[in-house]
Amino acid sequence: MTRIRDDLYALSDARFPGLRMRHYRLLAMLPPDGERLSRLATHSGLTKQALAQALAPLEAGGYVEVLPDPSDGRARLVRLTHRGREADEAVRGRLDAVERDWARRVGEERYAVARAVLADLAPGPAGSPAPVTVEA
Amino acid sequence: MTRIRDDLYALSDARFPGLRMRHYRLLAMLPPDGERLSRLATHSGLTKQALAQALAPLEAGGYVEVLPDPSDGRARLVRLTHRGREADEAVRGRLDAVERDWARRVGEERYAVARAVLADLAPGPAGSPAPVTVEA
DNA sequence: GGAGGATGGTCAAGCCGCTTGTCTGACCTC
DNA sequence: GAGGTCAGACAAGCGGCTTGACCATCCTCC
Repeated sequence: MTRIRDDLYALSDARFPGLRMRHYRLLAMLPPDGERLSRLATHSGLTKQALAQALAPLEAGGYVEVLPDPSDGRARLVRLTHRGREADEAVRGRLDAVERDWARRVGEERYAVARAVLADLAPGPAGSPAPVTVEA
Repeated sequence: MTRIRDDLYALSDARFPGLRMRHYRLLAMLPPDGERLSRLATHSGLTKQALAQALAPLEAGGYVEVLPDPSDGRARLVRLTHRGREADEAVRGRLDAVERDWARRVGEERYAVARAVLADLAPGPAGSPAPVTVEA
């Protein structure tokens, strides 16, 4: 885990200064058309405040833009910028590389099983009941 | 994960008030004959200070006793008390139950594979190089 | 066409778990 | 002994989150 963080922080040092794990997670959650802060909050399991704090440096760094929601005067819409997409893609690339390394180390089939098991056991997007795929 | 924490915190509420994840982790690390704080620190990857802080409530609650090390006047030896052992065993019981549930949900064999893969990939006790068991 | 409540977001304060920095005292070597 | 190293303590601070109080907008329903 720390392995991953170190990897991603190297990316931050090289190309995306100041970005932390939570920022990358946040970028990865953003749908193409943007999303409301409070929906992001419930999806991520964080409070609106925590999210707003994480969002501030992303906006300041030009990774996301925050616009008023035309359909609701209270709401703010968070959307990836081009730079934000770059960061997200870079992260995904690194994560893929790490996973490929893991798979190589433990064997492709075994790794695939482990990954599937983890997916089965992982709770879905915050609050929803944990999926139960294999019962018998 | 949060599932585990909730489970353990219920244990805290019922029988071991004030104990947090880090305390249970710490109890689980203590060998029968006790261990030095600074060795615990290096093994756990935490600083001595962080460890000393986690230790304070454990000592206050009677889960561990801290004795002077007869072989070194600077060192302090941390050792489980009876109550500490009780807490540790209770935790292990809960963790086993959680794991049995997971295994039931995803299938025993698949779970066994996942567990082994994770063990292969997990870094050893802090700082040591990650073990590589299966190469081909 | 308000009144009252729900919802989206902000501001402020604080907690928890950890770190860095500085220090003291015991130990070890030469 | 003198110098350096090691075990641990004390103090301050930080990162990431929470809770609590608040304002503005929206929705509903009499």
